[in-house]
Amino acid sequence: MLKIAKSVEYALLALKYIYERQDLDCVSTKVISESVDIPYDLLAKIMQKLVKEEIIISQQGTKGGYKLAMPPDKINITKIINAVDQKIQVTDCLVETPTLNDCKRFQNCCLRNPMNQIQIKINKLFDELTLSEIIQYN
Amino acid sequence: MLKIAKSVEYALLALKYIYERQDLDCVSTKVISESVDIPYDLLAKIMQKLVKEEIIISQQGTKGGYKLAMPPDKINITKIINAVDQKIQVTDCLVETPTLNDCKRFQNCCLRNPMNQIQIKINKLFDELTLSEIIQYN
DNA sequence: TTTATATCGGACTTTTTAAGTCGTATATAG
DNA sequence: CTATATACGACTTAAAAAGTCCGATATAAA
Repeated sequence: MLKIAKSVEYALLALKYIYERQDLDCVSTKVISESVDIPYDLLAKIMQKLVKEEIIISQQGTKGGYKLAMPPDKINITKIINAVDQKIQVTDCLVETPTLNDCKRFQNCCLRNPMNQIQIKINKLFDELTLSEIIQYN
Repeated sequence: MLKIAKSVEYALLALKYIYERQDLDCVSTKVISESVDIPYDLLAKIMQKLVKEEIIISQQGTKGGYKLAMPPDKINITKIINAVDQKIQVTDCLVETPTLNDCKRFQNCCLRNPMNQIQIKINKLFDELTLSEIIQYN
Protein backbone atom coordinates (compact mmCIF):
# COMPACT_ATOMS: atom_id res chain seq x y z
CA MET A 1 0.00 0.00 0.00
CA LEU A 2 1.51 3.27 -1.23
CA LYS A 3 4.97 1.71 -1.42
CA ILE A 4 7.54 2.82 -3.93
CA ALA A 5 9.04 0.12 -6.15
CA LYS A 6 12.36 -1.53 -5.34
CA SER A 7 13.54 -0.48 -8.81
CA VAL A 8 13.15 3.15 -7.78
CA GLU A 9 15.21 2.57 -4.63
CA TYR A 10 17.87 0.79 -6.67
CA ALA A 11 17.95 3.58 -9.24
CA LEU A 12 18.46 6.19 -6.52
CA LEU A 13 21.23 4.22 -4.85
CA ALA A 14 22.95 3.62 -8.19
CA LEU A 15 22.70 7.27 -9.23
CA LYS A 16 24.17 8.35 -5.91
CA TYR A 17 27.04 5.91 -6.40
CA ILE A 18 27.74 7.21 -9.90
CA TYR A 19 27.66 10.78 -8.65
CA GLU A 20 30.25 10.02 -5.98
CA ARG A 21 32.55 8.54 -8.64
CA GLN A 22 32.04 11.27 -11.19
CA ASP A 23 35.80 11.87 -11.34
CA LEU A 24 36.03 8.53 -13.17
CA ASP A 25 35.09 8.29 -16.84
CA CYS A 26 32.22 6.01 -16.05
CA VAL A 27 31.03 3.31 -13.68
CA SER A 28 29.88 -0.16 -14.78
CA THR A 29 26.77 -2.02 -13.68
CA LYS A 30 29.00 -4.74 -12.27
CA VAL A 31 30.85 -2.35 -9.96
CA ILE A 32 27.64 -0.67 -8.83
CA SER A 33 25.81 -3.93 -8.22
CA GLU A 34 28.67 -5.27 -6.11
CA SER A 35 29.26 -2.06 -4.20
CA VAL A 36 25.66 -1.18 -3.46
CA ASP A 37 24.49 -4.80 -3.25
CA ILE A 38 21.83 -4.88 -5.94
CA PRO A 39 21.18 -7.96 -8.14
CA TYR A 40 23.24 -7.48 -11.30
CA ASP A 41 20.64 -8.42 -13.92
CA LEU A 42 17.98 -6.35 -12.30
CA LEU A 43 20.22 -3.32 -12.02
CA ALA A 44 21.30 -3.73 -15.65
CA LYS A 45 17.71 -3.33 -16.78
CA ILE A 46 17.22 -0.32 -14.54
CA MET A 47 20.34 1.37 -15.94
CA GLN A 48 19.05 0.91 -19.46
CA LYS A 49 15.80 2.58 -18.58
CA LEU A 50 17.67 5.51 -17.05
CA VAL A 51 19.63 5.82 -20.31
CA LYS A 52 16.41 5.89 -22.35
CA GLU A 53 15.12 8.79 -20.31
CA GLU A 54 18.48 10.52 -20.63
CA ILE A 55 19.14 10.63 -16.92
CA ILE A 56 22.47 8.89 -17.46
CA ILE A 57 24.74 8.48 -20.48
CA SER A 58 26.10 5.07 -21.43
CA GLN A 59 29.47 4.07 -22.83
CA GLN A 60 29.38 0.63 -24.42
CA GLY A 61 32.18 -1.91 -24.72
CA THR A 62 35.21 -2.59 -22.55
CA LYS A 63 35.83 0.15 -20.01
CA GLY A 64 32.23 1.13 -20.59
CA GLY A 65 29.65 2.12 -18.04
CA TYR A 66 27.52 5.09 -17.11
CA LYS A 67 27.77 8.68 -15.98
CA LEU A 68 25.17 11.24 -14.99
CA ALA A 69 23.69 13.18 -17.90
CA MET A 70 23.12 16.28 -15.75
CA PRO A 71 23.82 17.59 -12.27
CA PRO A 72 21.82 15.94 -9.45
CA ASP A 73 19.78 19.04 -8.70
CA LYS A 74 18.32 18.81 -12.20
CA ILE A 75 17.11 15.24 -11.67
CA ASN A 76 13.89 15.06 -9.71
CA ILE A 77 12.43 11.85 -8.33
CA THR A 78 9.39 11.92 -10.58
CA LYS A 79 11.74 11.67 -13.54
CA ILE A 80 13.38 8.61 -12.03
CA ILE A 81 10.07 6.99 -11.07
CA ASN A 82 8.70 7.47 -14.57
CA ALA A 83 11.89 6.10 -16.09
CA VAL A 84 12.22 2.86 -14.14
CA ASP A 85 8.63 2.20 -13.09
CA GLN A 86 5.14 3.29 -13.96
CA LYS A 87 3.60 6.68 -13.46
CA ILE A 88 2.15 7.23 -10.03
CA GLN A 89 -1.47 6.13 -10.00
CA VAL A 90 -3.37 6.17 -6.74
CA THR A 91 -6.38 4.37 -8.26
CA ASP A 92 -6.87 2.45 -11.49
CA CYS A 93 -9.33 4.99 -12.84
CA LEU A 94 -6.81 7.83 -12.79
CA VAL A 95 -5.86 7.53 -16.44
CA GLU A 96 -6.77 10.12 -19.06
CA THR A 97 -9.63 8.14 -20.54
CA PRO A 98 -10.69 5.38 -18.15
CA THR A 99 -12.63 2.39 -19.48
CA LEU A 100 -14.83 -0.19 -17.78
CA ASN A 101 -11.72 -2.31 -17.54
CA ASP A 102 -9.99 0.27 -15.35
CA CYS A 103 -13.00 0.71 -13.08
CA LYS A 104 -16.55 -0.47 -13.49
CA ARG A 105 -17.75 2.64 -11.67
CA PHE A 106 -15.72 5.14 -13.62
CA GLN A 107 -18.64 7.02 -15.15
CA ASN A 108 -20.11 7.91 -11.80
CA CYS A 109 -17.59 7.50 -9.03
CA CYS A 110 -17.27 9.57 -5.87
CA LEU A 111 -13.64 8.51 -5.46
CA ARG A 112 -12.18 9.73 -8.73
CA ASN A 113 -12.08 13.43 -7.96
CA PRO A 114 -10.72 13.30 -4.39
CA MET A 115 -8.19 10.64 -5.32
CA ASN A 116 -7.05 12.72 -8.24
CA GLN A 117 -6.46 15.63 -5.86
CA ILE A 118 -4.37 13.37 -3.64
CA GLN A 119 -2.40 12.12 -6.61
CA ILE A 120 -1.64 15.62 -7.84
CA LYS A 121 -0.24 16.47 -4.41
CA ILE A 122 1.83 13.28 -4.22
CA ASN A 123 3.25 14.00 -7.67
CA LYS A 124 4.20 17.44 -6.44
CA LEU A 125 6.12 15.94 -3.51
CA PHE A 126 8.24 13.87 -5.87
CA ASP A 127 8.60 16.71 -8.36
CA GLU A 128 10.14 18.85 -5.67
CA LEU A 129 12.52 16.17 -4.38
CA THR A 130 15.73 15.97 -6.36
CA LEU A 131 18.66 13.61 -6.41
CA SER A 132 20.64 16.29 -4.56
CA GLU A 133 18.52 15.81 -1.47
CA ILE A 134 19.11 12.04 -1.59
CA ILE A 135 22.82 12.39 -2.13
CA GLN A 136 23.44 14.53 0.92
CA TYR A 137 22.56 11.65 3.27
CA ASN A 138 24.65 8.56 3.81
CA MET B 1 3.29 1.67 -7.34
CA LEU B 2 1.79 4.06 -4.81
CA LYS B 3 -1.66 2.60 -5.30
CA ILE B 4 -4.26 2.48 -2.56
CA ALA B 5 -5.77 -0.93 -1.78
CA LYS B 6 -9.08 -2.04 -3.21
CA SER B 7 -10.25 -2.65 0.34
CA VAL B 8 -9.87 1.07 1.04
CA GLU B 9 -11.91 1.94 -2.06
CA TYR B 10 -14.58 -0.55 -1.02
CA ALA B 11 -14.66 0.82 2.53
CA LEU B 12 -15.16 4.36 1.26
CA LEU B 13 -17.93 3.34 -1.13
CA ALA B 14 -19.65 1.34 1.60
CA LEU B 15 -19.40 4.15 4.14
CA LYS B 16 -20.86 6.57 1.64
CA TYR B 17 -23.74 4.19 0.99
CA ILE B 18 -24.43 3.82 4.71
CA TYR B 19 -24.35 7.57 5.15
CA GLU B 20 -26.92 8.07 2.43
CA ARG B 21 -29.25 5.57 4.15
CA GLN B 22 -28.76 6.88 7.65
CA ASP B 23 -32.50 7.39 8.02
CA LEU B 24 -32.76 3.58 8.18
CA ASP B 25 -31.84 1.74 11.37
CA CYS B 26 -28.94 0.03 9.67
CA VAL B 27 -27.77 -1.34 6.34
CA SER B 28 -26.65 -4.94 5.80
CA THR B 29 -23.55 -6.13 4.00
CA LYS B 30 -25.78 -7.93 1.52
CA VAL B 31 -27.58 -4.77 0.51
CA ILE B 32 -24.38 -2.76 0.25
CA SER B 33 -22.54 -5.42 -1.75
CA GLU B 34 -25.39 -5.67 -4.24
CA SER B 35 -25.98 -1.95 -4.52
CA VAL B 36 -22.37 -0.85 -4.78
CA ASP B 37 -21.20 -4.03 -6.58
CA ILE B 38 -18.56 -5.30 -4.18
CA PRO B 39 -17.94 -9.04 -3.57
CA TYR B 40 -20.01 -9.99 -0.53
CA ASP B 41 -17.43 -12.00 1.41
CA LEU B 42 -14.75 -9.42 0.90
CA LEU B 43 -16.99 -6.58 1.98
CA ALA B 44 -18.09 -8.55 5.03
CA LYS B 45 -14.49 -8.71 6.24
CA ILE B 46 -13.98 -5.02 5.56
CA MET B 47 -17.09 -4.12 7.55
CA GLN B 48 -15.82 -6.11 10.52
CA LYS B 49 -12.56 -4.22 10.46
CA LEU B 50 -14.43 -0.92 10.40
CA VAL B 51 -16.40 -2.08 13.44
CA LYS B 52 -13.21 -2.94 15.30
CA GLU B 53 -11.88 0.54 14.76
CA GLU B 54 -15.24 1.96 15.80
CA ILE B 55 -15.88 3.72 12.53
CA ILE B 56 -19.21 1.93 12.23
CA ILE B 57 -21.50 0.24 14.74
CA SER B 58 -22.88 -3.22 14.07
CA GLN B 59 -26.22 -4.70 14.88
CA GLN B 60 -26.22 -8.49 14.80
CA GLY B 61 -29.04 -10.87 13.95
CA THR B 62 -32.05 -10.51 11.69
CA LYS B 63 -32.62 -6.92 10.58
CA GLY B 64 -29.04 -6.32 11.57
CA GLY B 65 -26.40 -4.34 9.72
CA TYR B 66 -24.27 -1.28 10.21
CA LYS B 67 -24.51 2.43 10.79
CA LEU B 68 -21.89 5.16 11.06
CA ALA B 69 -20.43 5.57 14.52
CA MET B 70 -19.85 9.30 13.99
CA PRO B 71 -20.53 12.05 11.44
CA PRO B 72 -18.53 11.80 8.18
CA ASP B 73 -16.47 14.91 8.89
CA LYS B 74 -15.03 13.16 11.94
CA ILE B 75 -13.83 10.18 9.87
CA ASN B 76 -10.60 10.88 8.05
CA ILE B 77 -9.16 8.63 5.39
CA THR B 78 -6.10 7.68 7.45
CA LYS B 79 -8.46 6.14 9.99
CA ILE B 80 -10.10 4.08 7.26
CA ILE B 81 -6.79 3.04 5.69
CA ASN B 82 -5.43 1.91 9.03
CA ALA B 83 -8.63 0.03 9.78
CA VAL B 84 -8.97 -2.01 6.60
CA ASP B 85 -5.37 -2.15 5.37
CA GLN B 86 -1.87 -1.55 6.63
CA LYS B 87 -0.33 1.70 7.69
CA ILE B 88 1.13 3.74 4.87
CA GLN B 89 4.76 2.76 4.37
CA VAL B 90 6.64 4.25 1.44
CA THR B 91 9.65 1.95 2.01
CA ASP B 92 10.15 -1.20 4.04
CA CYS B 93 12.61 0.47 6.38
CA LEU B 94 10.08 3.04 7.61
CA VAL B 95 9.13 1.15 10.73
CA GLU B 96 10.06 2.29 14.24
CA THR B 97 12.92 -0.14 14.68
CA PRO B 98 13.99 -1.54 11.31
CA THR B 99 15.89 -4.83 11.15
CA LEU B 100 18.10 -6.38 8.49
CA ASN B 101 15.00 -8.16 7.33
CA ASP B 102 13.27 -4.88 6.51
CA CYS B 103 16.29 -3.47 4.69
CA LYS B 104 19.85 -4.71 4.54
CA ARG B 105 21.05 -1.11 4.30
CA PHE B 106 18.99 0.27 7.15
CA GLN B 107 21.91 1.27 9.35
CA ASN B 108 23.39 3.54 6.75
CA CYS B 109 20.91 4.43 4.08
CA CYS B 110 20.57 7.67 2.19
CA LEU B 111 16.95 6.91 1.34
CA ARG B 112 15.49 6.53 4.80
CA ASN B 113 15.39 10.18 5.76
CA PRO B 114 14.03 11.68 2.51
CA MET B 115 11.48 8.88 2.16
CA ASN B 116 10.36 9.45 5.70
CA GLN B 117 9.76 13.11 4.87
CA ILE B 118 7.67 12.07 1.87
CA GLN B 119 5.70 9.63 3.98
CA ILE B 120 4.93 12.22 6.63
CA LYS B 121 3.53 14.51 3.95
CA ILE B 122 1.47 11.74 2.36
CA ASN B 123 0.06 10.84 5.76
CA LYS B 124 -0.90 14.46 6.20
CA LEU B 125 -2.81 14.43 2.91
CA PHE B 126 -4.94 11.51 4.10
CA ASP B 127 -5.30 12.96 7.59
CA GLU B 128 -6.85 16.07 6.13
CA LEU B 129 -9.22 14.26 3.78
CA THR B 130 -12.44 13.22 5.47
CA LEU B 131 -15.35 11.07 4.44
CA SER B 132 -17.33 14.30 3.97
CA GLU B 133 -15.20 15.22 1.00
CA ILE B 134 -15.80 11.81 -0.57
CA ILE B 135 -19.52 11.88 0.06
CA GLN B 136 -20.15 15.14 -1.70
CA TYR B 137 -19.26 13.63 -5.08
CA ASN B 138 -21.34 11.11 -6.95
C1' DT C 1 41.65 -9.26 -35.76
C1' DT C 2 40.69 -11.63 -31.74
C1' DT C 3 39.39 -11.43 -26.99
C1' DA C 4 37.53 -9.76 -22.86
C1' DT C 5 34.28 -6.91 -20.96
C1' DA C 6 30.79 -3.93 -21.29
C1' DT C 7 25.79 -2.39 -22.63
C1' DC C 8 21.18 -3.74 -24.87
C1' DG C 9 16.78 -5.85 -24.78
C1' DG C 10 13.38 -9.29 -24.63
C1' DA C 11 11.58 -13.55 -22.59
C1' DC C 12 11.00 -16.06 -18.74
C1' DT C 13 10.54 -17.69 -13.74
C1' DT C 14 9.89 -17.02 -8.98
C1' DT C 15 8.24 -14.68 -5.09
C1' DT C 16 5.25 -11.76 -2.76
C1' DT C 17 1.16 -9.35 -2.07
C1' DA C 18 -3.52 -8.37 -2.94
C1' DA C 19 -7.97 -9.95 -3.82
C1' DG C 20 -11.42 -13.02 -3.33
C1' DT C 21 -13.76 -17.38 -1.34
C1' DC C 22 -15.39 -20.71 2.01
C1' DG C 23 -16.96 -22.77 6.29
C1' DT C 24 -18.50 -22.56 10.80
C1' DA C 25 -19.96 -20.15 14.91
C1' DT C 26 -22.82 -16.73 17.21
C1' DA C 27 -26.53 -13.22 17.63
C1' DT C 28 -31.36 -11.78 17.40
C1' DA C 29 -36.02 -10.30 15.54
C1' DG C 30 -40.23 -12.22 14.63
C1' DC D 1 -37.66 -22.34 16.23
C1' DT D 2 -36.20 -20.31 12.04
C1' DA D 3 -34.49 -17.09 8.91
C1' DT D 4 -31.17 -13.77 8.37
C1' DA D 5 -27.75 -11.18 10.04
C1' DT D 6 -22.63 -10.40 11.85
C1' DA D 7 -17.96 -12.57 13.42
C1' DC D 8 -13.75 -14.61 12.29
C1' DG D 9 -10.22 -17.57 10.77
C1' DA D 10 -8.45 -20.51 7.05
C1' DC D 11 -7.83 -21.05 2.51
C1' DT D 12 -7.36 -20.30 -2.66
C1' DT D 13 -6.65 -17.64 -6.70
C1' DA D 14 -5.00 -13.85 -9.35
C1' DA D 15 -2.04 -10.10 -10.16
C1' DA D 16 2.01 -7.55 -9.56
C1' DA D 17 6.66 -7.09 -8.32
C1' DA D 18 11.15 -8.83 -8.17
C1' DG D 19 14.60 -11.39 -9.98
C1' DT D 20 16.96 -14.45 -13.67
C1' DC D 21 18.52 -15.93 -18.16
C1' DC D 22 20.07 -15.69 -22.78
C1' DG D 23 21.68 -14.07 -27.04
C1' DA D 24 22.87 -9.84 -29.33
C1' DT D 25 25.87 -5.75 -30.23
C1' DA D 26 29.61 -2.43 -29.06
C1' DT D 27 34.43 -1.28 -28.18
C1' DA D 28 39.05 -0.89 -25.94
C1' DA D 29 43.11 -3.17 -25.83
C1' DA D 30 46.22 -7.08 -26.48
